[in-house]
Order: sequence, then C-alpha cells, then structure tokens
Amino acid sequence: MAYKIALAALADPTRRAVFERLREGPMGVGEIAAELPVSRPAVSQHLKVLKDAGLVADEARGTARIYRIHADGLRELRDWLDGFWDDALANFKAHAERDAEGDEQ
Amino acid sequence: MAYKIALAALADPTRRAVFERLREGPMGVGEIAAELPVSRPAVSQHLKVLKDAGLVADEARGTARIYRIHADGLRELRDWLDGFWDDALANFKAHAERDAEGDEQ
DNA sequence: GCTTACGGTAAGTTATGGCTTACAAAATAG
DNA sequence: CTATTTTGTAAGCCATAACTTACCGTAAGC
Repeated sequence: MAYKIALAALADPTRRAVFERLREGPMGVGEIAAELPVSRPAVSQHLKVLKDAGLVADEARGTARIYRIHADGLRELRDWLDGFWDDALANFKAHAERDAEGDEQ
Repeated sequence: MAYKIALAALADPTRRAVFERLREGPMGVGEIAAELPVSRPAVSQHLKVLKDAGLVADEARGTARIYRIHADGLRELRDWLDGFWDDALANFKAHAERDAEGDEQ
C-alpha cells in the first residue's frame, strides 16, 4: 500500500535530487540544500514527503536534524515492482507462444 | 535516464490503474476504460504517457489497438532501484558500525 | 458507396503541488 | 539570559497536468 506514496514521492525531480544527495551519506537539511537550486524550506518540505513515504529517516543532532536513506520505503517499492516484473515476463512468454501457434496454423 | 519518465508515469493513481489493468493480459482501450471511473479519452492519454515511458506496447488489431505491458521501462526502473538498494544497505551497515565504535569509546 | 465501431487529438477548465518569503520553535554559545 | 544557528511551518503564487466534451481519422460490415 505504501509503494504508492513512495512512487509519488520519487516522481518529482527536485525531491529525487534530495534523495540522491543522501546517497553520499547522512547529512543535515542546510547541507543538502547548499548544492541544490532551491531554497532550504523547499528541501525541508521535500524531506517531509520522503519521510512519510518511508524513504528517509531523521535523527536530532543538536539543533540540526540529520537525514539518511531508510530501507523500508525502498523495499515496498521493490516488492511491488518485482510482482510486475514476473507478470510481465509471463505475459511476454504467453504472447510469444500464442504467436508461435498462429504461425503454425 | 528513462527511469525518470517511468517514475513520473507510475506516480498518477489513475495511470497506475490503467497499467495494473494490463496485468490481466493485453486488451483494447475501451476495454480498459470500461471498469475505470474515467472517460475513454483519458485512458488514451494515459496510455500515451505509459508508452513514452516504455511501460506498455501497442499493436493494431483491425480498428482496435491492443495494449500490453512492456518490460523495457520496468527494467530501467528496477536497475535504478537496485542501485539505491545496495547503497542503502551499505549505508545502514556503515552507520551501525559507527554506532558500535561510539559505544566502545 | 454509406454507416458503425474504435481510438487518437484539440481546446478549455480546474485542482494539485512545488516554490518563495516570512515567521516561529528549539538547542547551543557566549 | 541573550544571541546565533538550524530547522519546521504558514500563506500565497503560479505552473503543471489530469479530466471532460467535441471532433476527426480509419478500418470493417451491410
């Protein structure tokens, strides 16, 4: 069910840039915003969405708030995608076999 | 690069419903729209987006046009997601080790 | 030939959401 | 205790995009 929220969260380019920034490791909000073409509040709003999607986790560190990539949201997205992957392969196989049958007739 | 388009395509609930409808197998536009709460032109527009994302493929069948799930878009999305998955695990592991170090001091 | 069925496209409307500026809250420094 | 740093939140603006109705093209059937 949460894969829907994760998909919506990762669809926005800026939000995806925030997410990819955390690939380098955990860091604070200002640090993320420093190399992005949007304001710090915008980054804060994006992080809220990513957190609700289970894609990032945060931790208080003094007055700062350190964000890092969280695996839960990624797992839900991966599981949903794998289901489609299997269906797509089965679908392709069935389609190929149906075509082969048609050729024989 | 195309995973971005695939993400944006699958973010919309209605478009995802169209896509999931094709899980049952290839079918025409009207057949898809029949059990969805939107008009047939809306479905047609969604299918165009899904096709541009490499998520579906179409085939002329008389006056009808049969759509089916296409594996290419799914593969790009899966590959991108797997990269994040690996990084997230490494990130988690490094974080856990750093915490353990901190406890020993 | 004309009609019917099926689908793509155009134009216009409306709602969603991403961005900015301004402000408030909380923890550290001095 | 005051000032500074860091972040979250509110209000408002504006662009995007999802949907509808209306129309056009195309293939089959009588």
